[in-house]
Amino acid sequence: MKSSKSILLVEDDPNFGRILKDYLTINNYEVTLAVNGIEGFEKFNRSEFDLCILDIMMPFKDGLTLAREIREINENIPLIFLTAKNLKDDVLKGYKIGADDYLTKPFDSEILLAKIKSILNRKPNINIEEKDVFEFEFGEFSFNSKLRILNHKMGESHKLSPKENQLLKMLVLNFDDLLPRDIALNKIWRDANYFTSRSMDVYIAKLRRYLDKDISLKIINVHGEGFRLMQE
Amino acid sequence: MKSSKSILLVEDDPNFGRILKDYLTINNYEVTLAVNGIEGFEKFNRSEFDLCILDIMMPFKDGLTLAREIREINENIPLIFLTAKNLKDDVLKGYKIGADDYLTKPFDSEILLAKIKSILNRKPNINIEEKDVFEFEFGEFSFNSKLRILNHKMGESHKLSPKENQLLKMLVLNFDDLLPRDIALNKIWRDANYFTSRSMDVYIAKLRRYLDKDISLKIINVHGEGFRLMQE
DNA sequence: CAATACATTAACATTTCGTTAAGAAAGTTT
DNA sequence: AAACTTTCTTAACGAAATGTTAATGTATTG
Repeated sequence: MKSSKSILLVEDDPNFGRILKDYLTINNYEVTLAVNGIEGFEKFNRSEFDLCILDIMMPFKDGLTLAREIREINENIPLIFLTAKNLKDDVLKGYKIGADDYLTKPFDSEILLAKIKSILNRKPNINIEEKDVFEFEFGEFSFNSKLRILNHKMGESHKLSPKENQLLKMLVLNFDDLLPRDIALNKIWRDANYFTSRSMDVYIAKLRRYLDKDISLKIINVHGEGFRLMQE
Repeated sequence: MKSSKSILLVEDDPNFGRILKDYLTINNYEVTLAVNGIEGFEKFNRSEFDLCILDIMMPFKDGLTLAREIREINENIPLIFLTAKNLKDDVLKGYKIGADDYLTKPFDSEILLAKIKSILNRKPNINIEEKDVFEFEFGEFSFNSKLRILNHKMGESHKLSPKENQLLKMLVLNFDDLLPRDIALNKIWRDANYFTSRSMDVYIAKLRRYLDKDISLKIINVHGEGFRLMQE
């Protein structure tokens, strides 16, 4: 069977982990088991997975922290959380990070299987494109979004914060075109509301100050819609 | 926030339905409530929704049956099921139909909200069809309705407000033909009455002033019918 | 000419944006 | 772990953009 999907399972209880791994393996998934967040992150980086199942309560590095790190690297990979109790706070935090689902232990393994199928079926993972593009040139700038460096030719280079970086990248990818507010907010802030919107404005202001050095570049607001990075 | 998403909520308990609808409305969703599967299916067909929340246990037509019918028409729209008890069988059936999630009543409304956000954020609903036309040329103008810019060749460009923009777009799409008042009002102002009609007149006046720069263009009134953008 | 529909201007209310600054949170260094 | 740095969020407030309504005048119709 070719298309067996690979799952990263991070679970500190060795007994339970083992059982769950076996169960998923029998059901034709390729499962990599890690026993804590640190090991989980290492294994995540060593190969490609289609889905991650993360226990939240773990020693050394908990599931939510691990999820944040994974999200920084891959913003699309589906995440399923396991919570020992129905801790509302954990659940909400999980969704904020971009969880696709969560399960309360003890849970029914058939239901987990159904969830996994449901999640993997709906994602054609259209992720092939933008993954590798991280060097840009525009106006008098060169911009490396992987190193988060904005370079002004014949000027200094600037280190960008993660949010500055993501926002600039989205603007550049839509150069001369509209970057809708909601889309940027949902991608970068993972939520679109009054406060994240205000926050985005602050970051637009910061980017404008950087881009000031090239007077031909402008970030234009389209009232009620979004922003547009343009030249002239 | 501008682009509020629309939700179809099908729930037979009128009390609970009302409360849930209000809660979602407060949180900036446009909610249509149906009290059973039959009504739900009718309403589903009458307009476009971004997401459906279906109670499973309902008289006349249960949520699972309704879900199957919805899936036949739209295989992408996210579905969330509400189950009175944690009926494993229902949950599994739900996932088989292509549910995105399910919730066991009673549930925490904040968690429902988090789920909704998570589901709506992760895919901009791959509506590949109907690629919107947003660039137009007429007279001495070029007009981009996405960036809301009206450009006079060898003149300045003008930023248009959303209403100016929508109205001009409708006129241009009916170039040289009648744009009936009611149609424009219902589409742009979502209501046709004395006041919206006055408001539309104000906007017609604004557009006339912009189009003044090309003397060959005219917006003429067809008394009692509507307006017509024409040349000569 | 009376009734209705349209045009224009201006005042007002509301929403959205730009910016500064304070301080909370996270990450580093010592 | 204390001190420092960077990043991010939140508040506040003025400015700008947008939309509605009123008032008043003009055009069209029968």
